[in-house]
Amino acid sequence: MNPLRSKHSFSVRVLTLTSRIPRGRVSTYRELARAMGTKAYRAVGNALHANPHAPRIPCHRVVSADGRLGGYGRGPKVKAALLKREGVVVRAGRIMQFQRILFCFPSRRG
DNA sequence: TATTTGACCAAGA
DNA sequence: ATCTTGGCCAAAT
Repeated sequence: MNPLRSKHSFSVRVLTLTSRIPRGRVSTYRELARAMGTKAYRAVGNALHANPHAPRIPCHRVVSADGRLGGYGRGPKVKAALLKREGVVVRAGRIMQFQRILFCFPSRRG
């Protein structure tokens, strides 16, 4: 199935896309929204907040559009630790080498 | 049905 | 650089 444009609920599309972010990379709330063809940045954050229940979904890899860490249900310390475990360095609340490790979703087809 | 609430964002001051 | 403001939109009230 394709989470872009699909008839799934908004939150399922968000979670599906999030699950595709590779280890050691990050994406952003804005990028997820863009991949789905919407500007619902805040709703993307809400969907991730409501659904961290699935350890299957690496929601710690979704950060703010400006390279800041962004939110996390269990706190920014935990989010930073999970990222560090994958080789992503967070210093002073910012993702190091942000542009370099930023993962963007293919815009059309796959 | 209407209002409120956010793990957001961009532009101003 | 930090803070405020207005805008965004799905979900939960």
